[in-house]
Amino acid sequence: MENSKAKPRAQLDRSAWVLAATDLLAKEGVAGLRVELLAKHLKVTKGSFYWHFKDRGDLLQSVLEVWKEGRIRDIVKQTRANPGNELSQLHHVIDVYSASRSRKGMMIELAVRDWARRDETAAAVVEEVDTWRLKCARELFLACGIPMAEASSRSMLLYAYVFGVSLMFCDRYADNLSELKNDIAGLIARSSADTPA
Amino acid sequence: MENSKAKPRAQLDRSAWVLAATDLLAKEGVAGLRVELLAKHLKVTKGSFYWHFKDRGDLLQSVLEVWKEGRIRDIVKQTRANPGNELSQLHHVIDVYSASRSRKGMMIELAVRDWARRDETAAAVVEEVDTWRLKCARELFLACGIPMAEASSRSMLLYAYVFGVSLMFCDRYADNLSELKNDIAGLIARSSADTPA
DNA sequence: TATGGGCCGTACGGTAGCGTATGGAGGGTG
DNA sequence: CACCCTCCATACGCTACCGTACGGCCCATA
Repeated sequence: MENSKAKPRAQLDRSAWVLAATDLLAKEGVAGLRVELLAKHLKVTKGSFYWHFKDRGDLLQSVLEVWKEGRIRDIVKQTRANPGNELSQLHHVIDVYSASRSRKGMMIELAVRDWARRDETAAAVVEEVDTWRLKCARELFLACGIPMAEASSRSMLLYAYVFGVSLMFCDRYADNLSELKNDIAGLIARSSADTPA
Repeated sequence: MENSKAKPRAQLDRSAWVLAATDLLAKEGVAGLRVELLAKHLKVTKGSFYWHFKDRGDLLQSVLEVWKEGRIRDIVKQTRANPGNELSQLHHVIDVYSASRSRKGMMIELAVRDWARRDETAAAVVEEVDTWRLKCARELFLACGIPMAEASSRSMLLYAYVFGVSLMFCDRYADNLSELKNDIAGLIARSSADTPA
């Protein structure tokens, strides 16, 4: 009988807090992810926060957990290829993870990785996510006929490039940025048997 | 008579503060670079700090400036090659900038880059340093006979890889890490005319 | 010895953030 | 209506940090 509309008194739950916290994390980094500031963003006071969370660490842990699940789900989705399409799927992955495509997602990524440099819990999460990503990418390379060792090398190069390029300000150097990125994608994904053009 | 040794009362100057600040920056990031904490590391109080610096921003700006000068000096040194040695010099650059070689230097690098994501002053410094680096690397590629566009792409790939790999925890994945890094260096530096083996 | 300046310690006010305690509004249930 | 449970506001103490005011020590020099 309860009205099927959204409750007028939209109460906050854990996931709403985690969502907003992830946003703030992207903007300010872990150090800037403060309880009272976050509460102000959500138009409530921290009295609400400490109802849903034990303390700040509790929130941070939830943020990590949610991020991890999302990233793992995303990578298996992005690397699912029909047989024969593996190479174009690789280019798709490089393109999708290129910074300009999903700026917010990359900001979160970088914030988490910086966080992980000083926090073991975050480091473990990043490691787990990377393991999945490297595995998925490697299998695409293998499906392209590239031998195991080179598939591993290229997978590592792929992700290192993607993260690295997002902390350079490459949009200020080249005018033909998309062309340059295409060339780089070719360097990463192209089989050594291919000819450049 | 007392001395002729180093002054027992070693007074601090700006450069000593900047040096210690850079250390702390590497460990804790900009957000963790606090004057009172820094003073404690130097076994003095902040009374000393505010004699040498106007405020915290003054210190941060000096840290950036010193870092910039050092990085620019370093890159021109590392990329100076005798004619004919350009390819091995490229491998040298990749090797030197690989994270494991100078861990502390890379920690500073990453801290500054994370800082630059939220601070325009730091961003300008990073951009200037990157411009030098890309220029120097590009010239090495050009000297190897690689055409301009590809030299630019490979330079960008080189630095993106170097920074990116340092924020992955790759030492936890591969047992033969040095071999994998060698392979990647080959992918970056190898002319497309070369054959893998 | 007296004096002045370079360098640092101490003490203070002010802000921001964490976590706790407690009260209160509002809806569901007997 | 009385009661309770959920969710949030308010108020508080505590700590860390910033920047300033001021006083004192040490050393050079006249």
